[in-house]
Amino acid sequence: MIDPQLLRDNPDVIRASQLARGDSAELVDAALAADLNRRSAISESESLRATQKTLGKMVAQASGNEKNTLLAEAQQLAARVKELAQVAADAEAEFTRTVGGIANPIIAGVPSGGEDDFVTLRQVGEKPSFEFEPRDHLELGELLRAIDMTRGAKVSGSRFYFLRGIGARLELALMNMALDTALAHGFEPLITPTLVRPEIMAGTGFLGEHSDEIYYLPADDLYLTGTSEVALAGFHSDEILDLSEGPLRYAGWSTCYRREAGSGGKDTRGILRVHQFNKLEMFSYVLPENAEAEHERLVGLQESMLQACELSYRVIDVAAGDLGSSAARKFDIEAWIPTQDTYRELTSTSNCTTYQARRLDIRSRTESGKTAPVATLNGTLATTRWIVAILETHQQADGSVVVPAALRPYLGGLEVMEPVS
RNA sequence: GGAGACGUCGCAUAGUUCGGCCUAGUGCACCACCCUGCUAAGGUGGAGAACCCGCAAGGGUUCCGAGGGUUCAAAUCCCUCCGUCUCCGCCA
Repeated sequence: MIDPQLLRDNPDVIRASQLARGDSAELVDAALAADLNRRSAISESESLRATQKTLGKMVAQASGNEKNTLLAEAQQLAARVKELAQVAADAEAEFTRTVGGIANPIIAGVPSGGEDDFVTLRQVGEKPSFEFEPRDHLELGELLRAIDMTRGAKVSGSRFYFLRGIGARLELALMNMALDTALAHGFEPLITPTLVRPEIMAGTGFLGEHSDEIYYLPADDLYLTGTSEVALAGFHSDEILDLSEGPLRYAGWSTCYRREAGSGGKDTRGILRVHQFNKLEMFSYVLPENAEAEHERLVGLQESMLQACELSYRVIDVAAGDLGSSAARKFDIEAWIPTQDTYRELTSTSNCTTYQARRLDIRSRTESGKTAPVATLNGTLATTRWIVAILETHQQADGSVVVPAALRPYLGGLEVMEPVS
């Protein structure tokens, strides 16, 4: 949810943000009207309620005829109080609905426009070149006996797979390296639930337009999460945090589930786009004034991981229209995928400012002793998809793949992954 | 899955019998000040969250796990849900 105070004091900022995102600016005026309506309805309802309480006390003390008269009066008043309470509740609901439709105001500097309007901030690492025809990750994965799509489909359907042998080990190595990186930078590891209640799913903003991306278990009224961000954000919901010692930082490991409902026949080959994968996710709770610095920090950690994997990548500043409603700014890191001749997203980090925290009611104490919403940020540190980039980038003519030096300690010192004959 | 008990303002509790004097009491912890020649003890006061009105001072409303209901009036009565604990059953 956006800051209602900002809405009242500076609606133009929100209008401009809505336009940059390609969203409705009229919604801002509707929200302002709903806010006025809500406040007058609340005042009216509450003052009548105060009258009712006073009258109730008089009833309790009176007796005889006097009591009967007062009772009759009180009965009439009760009906009216009920009506006004309903009006106020409706006005509140309408305000929440309207304001809830407004996305987080973007941070100055975020490019306007849609998916293709991103700005490339930097490009790092040489794109690999080969003196042979490079194999794609699936072909390599099969040679190494690391990926088995056929059996994945047999057991679970399309977009499911087995990681086996060195594939399974490589994934665990990657996750462990990421975890050590996070640990070294003050993140507390967390293994999170992957089934969550509807309130938490809605609170983190994943039940909006993209709800058909999410697996749902009707028998239990639970959702399977597409990222541990959901549980990590819900972790401190309804709490007042003490951030005086610095931010709270968590590294959440979980399996992630996505229906990929809208992606049609896109990326059907291999493990680039699958229904189930593993991810190590960073999540920070910080004071709002520190959010942008924390965002840079998260990107920095992501870059150090990509560099440790010796991948060629670019960092992009995602355009306003492609942000999702909670993010005020988002940086994606895309790695070069040789056989696709393009960059593909390996990490994403969002600064949600106070938007998500306001919805989940996560606050901290200000110097004056009041409470105020904190800022939340999240970012990927490793996923199964990284295997695609690692295999393709470090492949050799015979189908073997060189293990990046930083990963070797996590694979018992293994230097090269060899094809299995 | 079955049976039972329970959920009160940081923690611990009183209050629920029989609805109104609960504006939710008390202890501990906490903060400020006072007193005291010892890191003890004592005294006085303060202190929760959200929203609304107001420049402010201040005022009002809501919150006793959550949501409904009954009633002039609900921590208290009724219903649903959530959670915790105990026992039984089942099971990695």
